[in-house]
Amino acid sequence: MTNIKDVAIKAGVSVSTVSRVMNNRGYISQATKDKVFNAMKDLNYQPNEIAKSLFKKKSNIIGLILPDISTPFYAEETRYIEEELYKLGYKLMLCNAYNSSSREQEYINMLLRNQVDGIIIGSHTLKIEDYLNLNLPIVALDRYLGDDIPIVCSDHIEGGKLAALELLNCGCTNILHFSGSLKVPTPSNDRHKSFNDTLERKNIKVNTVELPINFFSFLDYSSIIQEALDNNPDIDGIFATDTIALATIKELIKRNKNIPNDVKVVGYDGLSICALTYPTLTTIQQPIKDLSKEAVKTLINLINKKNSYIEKKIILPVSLKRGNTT
Amino acid sequence: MTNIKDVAIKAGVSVSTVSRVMNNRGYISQATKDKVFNAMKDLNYQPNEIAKSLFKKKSNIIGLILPDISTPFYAEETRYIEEELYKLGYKLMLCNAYNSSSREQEYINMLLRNQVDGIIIGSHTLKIEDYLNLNLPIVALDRYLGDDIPIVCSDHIEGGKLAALELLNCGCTNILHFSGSLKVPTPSNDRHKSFNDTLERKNIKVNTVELPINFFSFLDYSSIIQEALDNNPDIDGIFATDTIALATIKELIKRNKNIPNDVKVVGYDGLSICALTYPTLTTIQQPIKDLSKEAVKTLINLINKKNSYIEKKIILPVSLKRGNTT
DNA sequence: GTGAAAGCGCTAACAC
DNA sequence: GTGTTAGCGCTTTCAC
Repeated sequence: MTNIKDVAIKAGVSVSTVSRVMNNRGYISQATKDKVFNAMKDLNYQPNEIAKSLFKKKSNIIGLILPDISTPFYAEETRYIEEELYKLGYKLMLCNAYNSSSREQEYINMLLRNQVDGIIIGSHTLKIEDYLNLNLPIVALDRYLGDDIPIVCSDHIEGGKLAALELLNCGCTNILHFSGSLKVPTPSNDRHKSFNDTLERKNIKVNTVELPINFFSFLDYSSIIQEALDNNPDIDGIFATDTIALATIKELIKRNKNIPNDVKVVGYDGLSICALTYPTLTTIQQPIKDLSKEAVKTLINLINKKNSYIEKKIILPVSLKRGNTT
Repeated sequence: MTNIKDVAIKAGVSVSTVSRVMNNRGYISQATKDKVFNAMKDLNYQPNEIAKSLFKKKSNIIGLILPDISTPFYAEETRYIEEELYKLGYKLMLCNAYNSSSREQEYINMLLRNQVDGIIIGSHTLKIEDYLNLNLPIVALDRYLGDDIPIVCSDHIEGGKLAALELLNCGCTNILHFSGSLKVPTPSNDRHKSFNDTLERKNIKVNTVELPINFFSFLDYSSIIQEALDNNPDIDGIFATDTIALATIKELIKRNKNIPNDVKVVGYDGLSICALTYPTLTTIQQPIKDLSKEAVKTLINLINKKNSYIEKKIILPVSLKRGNTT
């Protein structure tokens, strides 16, 4: 690779002059500017960001740690995160931690060694102190990583309520609720509680089926859903995240249930793949793009320490997107 | 951040000794080893990979350029690529080029500036020469980037044939085929040709609808599918990539068509989200994990120039996964 | 306006 | 076995 010295020689100036021209610093005559730009073009010069990072102690790289990028929700989120980072001149280093704490710790160490300027985490397998001790700008996606780490999430409480009200309005009286693992403290627990509370206040029975912690492979869905439906043959309403909801609908149709006549289903997420499935899922739409944008914005503010005050809890509104399953 | 010098001082040795201990090079007494390891632990030292990269002229970073990570196929592929890279000690820098040539060129320049060791490309908006002139190890995912750039793809010819035979065996006589844009030369064109040829040899009529180049948003699907179905009211068989196939099934059901009785549908890809949809799609399964593994393996071989001979065309087998749409 | 030189944190000769 | 030193490709003081 050609370096700054090659450009300097070609242009007949010193390396510091080339650096100045590149970074548009100080006063340089138009004549030398032209010489330098021509040399750069002739040599097809690309400045070495590694050397720059070493000196500047800033890599402009952001680490993203997720449980599994291939899950539709994380895939969409990653898309928007990358897009926002790109606009701001940052690069994305992607890490799939698969909810393994050793894997997550290894990734964090790797990111530290690579001098990333900050990390966006949508995983939570370590202890709160471990995150704090990193001494690096961090933003959490829908996870509580301690009071000092900003969190970006949707309004789960409102979401749970909206879902409950939709099923109530449809006249459901025997409801099955697939909740995430309640062992890990995440904002979605608020959604589960809000959903159940809203229904119980109306004296509606809710059967909550708690899903295991590591539950990303769609192939694992079937047996758990089957068991839940076997145990609750008379349910007439279901609430679950979109992918679980879709898999449940599939199973219900196989069981000759008519949707929405026999059973109403409400999802949570608003995944774009819902545009491909029939019947169209009624779902609580998370603002995935805005969540991603806010996460990036908050992290970059943290890095720049631009705003003395950084919002620690960013909750974005959800909305009911009515389809044909209610 | 604490650096190698801090560790050296703390351990009472020179920086080169610390470096030797870290990299396990040369003979070092157990006593100094212990001193150094203790110092590293006490200071919670993480070696600076940026400095190492600068010296070694190797970043251990691989760039991945895709049209859109949020598309299920690319999301799955990315997952496996990251997994393989991680096992080999490489890191992944993710780029979404959105089929924009300016965007793709900017990403390539960015990756060059960041001294990536190689690039995996699943996009193709530049000229063949542009890729060759990069003078950097490159592997193409399902794109022809010139004779000298290895390509990894599934056996499209066999896939197209398998799909055609499946529809034939089901007795379809009026077939609608959604093909990707034929303006860009990609291996999937072979699939389209193979599909059509197989049917035409049996004197079966195929109506091919060519999709636009930039066609990733599921929201764009509907109007094109509607138009195709309006123009071909009597079709009894459909072939398309999984996502298009799913969206078409949705539209057919809306039109009160029974699947598979009235219309048979065969997909191409074998996406994991197919486990969530009903009826279960009959599809040609691409070996997504193996494709990803092969792409990584080939790229790393290219980087290490380990094998004097590097396979330039890696074609992996596909298989028919029969569901309930045929 | 431009150049010389130090230094970012590491590795690898080359000493001894 | 371990230390000294040059240098990877940049940026930035400090000269002039």
